[in-house]
Amino acid sequence: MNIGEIARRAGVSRSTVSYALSGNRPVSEATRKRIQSVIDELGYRPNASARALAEGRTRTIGLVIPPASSRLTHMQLDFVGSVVDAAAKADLDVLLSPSGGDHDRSFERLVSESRVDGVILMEIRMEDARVDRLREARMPFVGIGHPANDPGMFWVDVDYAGLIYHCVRHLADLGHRDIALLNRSPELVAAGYGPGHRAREGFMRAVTELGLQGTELLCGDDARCGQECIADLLAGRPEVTALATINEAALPGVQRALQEAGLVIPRDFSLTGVVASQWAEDFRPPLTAADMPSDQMAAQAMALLVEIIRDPSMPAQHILMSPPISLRHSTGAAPAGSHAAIRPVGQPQQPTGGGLS
Amino acid sequence: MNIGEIARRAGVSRSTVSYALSGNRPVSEATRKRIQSVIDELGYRPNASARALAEGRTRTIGLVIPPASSRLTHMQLDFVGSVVDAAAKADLDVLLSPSGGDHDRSFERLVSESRVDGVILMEIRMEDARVDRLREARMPFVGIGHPANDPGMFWVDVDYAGLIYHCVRHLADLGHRDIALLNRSPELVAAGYGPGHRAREGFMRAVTELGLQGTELLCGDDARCGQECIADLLAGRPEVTALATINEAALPGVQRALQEAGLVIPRDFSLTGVVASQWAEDFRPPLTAADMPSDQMAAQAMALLVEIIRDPSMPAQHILMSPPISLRHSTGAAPAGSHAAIRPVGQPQQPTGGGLS
DNA sequence: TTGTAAGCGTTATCAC
DNA sequence: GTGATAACGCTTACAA
Repeated sequence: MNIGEIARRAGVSRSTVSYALSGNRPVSEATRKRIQSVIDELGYRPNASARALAEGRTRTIGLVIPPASSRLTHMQLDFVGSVVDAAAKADLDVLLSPSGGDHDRSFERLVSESRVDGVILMEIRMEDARVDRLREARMPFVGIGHPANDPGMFWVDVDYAGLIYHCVRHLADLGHRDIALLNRSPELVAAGYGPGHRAREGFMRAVTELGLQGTELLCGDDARCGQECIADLLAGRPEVTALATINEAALPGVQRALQEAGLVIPRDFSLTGVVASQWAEDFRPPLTAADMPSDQMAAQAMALLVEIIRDPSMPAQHILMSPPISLRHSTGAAPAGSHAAIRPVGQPQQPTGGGLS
Repeated sequence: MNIGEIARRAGVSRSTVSYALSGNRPVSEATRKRIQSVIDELGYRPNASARALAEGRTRTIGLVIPPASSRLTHMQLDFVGSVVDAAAKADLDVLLSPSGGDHDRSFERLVSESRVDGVILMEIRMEDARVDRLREARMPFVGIGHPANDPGMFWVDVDYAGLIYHCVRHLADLGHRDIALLNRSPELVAAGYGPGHRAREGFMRAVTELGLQGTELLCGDDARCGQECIADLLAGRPEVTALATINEAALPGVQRALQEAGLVIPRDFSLTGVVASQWAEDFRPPLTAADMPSDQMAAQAMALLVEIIRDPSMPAQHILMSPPISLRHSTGAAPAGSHAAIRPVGQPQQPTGGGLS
């Protein structure tokens, strides 16, 4: 069933049906009603491909996600959900493209077959070939994250550097002098993963400015790695009394390692960082942390993208978000001495009641 | 740039370019080469909308996911990733549609604007209006999960009933006589959520057949609820020595509650169920569980969908998967006596969900 | 082996 | 206020 069928049944021309639907030119109330009733009766909806072809736009946006092989973190998944919701609100559809490698067929279809009106590009690297590709294809896009230096690009990002800086500062205010940063994996950071680099940058700045002792841990994105990392840290640098992290997937492991060492949060050890709010709330005790504002980021990115699509000549905009650090219960005053002294030896299964609640 | 431009530059007709690209009729090697070089030079790709309009298919499939508001579980997210990967392998794109309510604009676009060639429908309810809508629209689709009774529908599902049955049986073999099922939330089960009902069914069957004492817990999908549920259970029914679950999101809370009660897994308490393998591996100790085969389910669903699209008259197929239960370290022989004796005195509370007998 | 031309279902520009 | 009709860019009979 097509627009011609509707036109015939309503006794009008195809263009009138089209106009009645789009409202792009006045149609008498009588015929509009008649057309509408035929449409309702037959359940007609215009064919999206034909419309896209004629209009020159698809009412669809592309969302480029990391490939599923590299398992997505909660933060990323929250974001995908938020984008889909934001798009739905704007009556836009979302085409998903997994892409990380460079010669990616799905990504190529997206940029060069006019399947979408614009793209949201997740997980931007400091140097990112996909950015060049999108620009070359004149495809409107907004990055989530930003490259090392690209003032002409639209992006939305979280101010990891500033946030981690503030986290460390908060810890220092509580008296901690020896602080660690639990970063993402060595591979990711080596590949130019922005948040990793910027967290490091904020950490180093804080450590330098405040005259602290700083240790950076590069840690894989899962509980096992987190546990190993922290076990190693406690063994090698028992003076450390606090940790800031951007590696939420490692958090369960962090918790276990601290617990097995008999350390109670926040009495013996403080923990903070940047994580999805769900993780912060689910942690035991709830985590003092900057909650990733996925919803807002998605909404902002979507709004930006819609603007660029409407006017591709717009000057670039960058949105650097600094969500407030929610004070929960995982940070506290530094213990009097290093806990190397007070740490019980060889008693791994002590139940921890879990701080202040 | 379009196919006409390529044709002109290569000195051939538009159809020849089309045929050279599709291979739908022989083209002399010489002209093929010439055309290809022009295409490479200009980076031409055919317009997807035009092609879809002419061919009558979009080379895109729809994936209907639960709305982001109801936060997706890891199992679901794994599955989304797997579907996208499976689709990419078949050179298909994936259009995402969040849908749970009934009058959903995004879902309506999917089914009635010919945006996609077929649909994968997640989280089927025992009675599901979307199934009727898809069928009415003659849209090929495969369900993940299956309604109460619908032999004509294509679906792929996990045999929750059988799997939970085997889990309980395994626990019984280890000597456990008083076993609980940690189900999903009361709301979800009340809404006719299939896995919840079928897990219950398998649980009841095992309990009845084996003459066990069974307790069902309906528990929200997060750590906090898990913790409360288990705390209540231990307080109200201290005889329970083992638990089977399909609620992976509650797992961290389960762990904490057991720990706070001073119970060691698997010495004092055994744990098993159906979860994403990632959770099973990340658990402490690693969980003996049936690992959700997301990749295989996605691949199977995609294969099925491709078949239906090719031949809509195909007789329905149902794939009920029974992944093996991976023996890890969370189940062990039942403790000699009830651990009621060694449990620290807690506040007396009723277990949520109530007993079965 | 190649070219011509008729669709595919819309939108939008003309007329009237 | 409404109706023809020409795009939009492609595929695919039908001819040659």
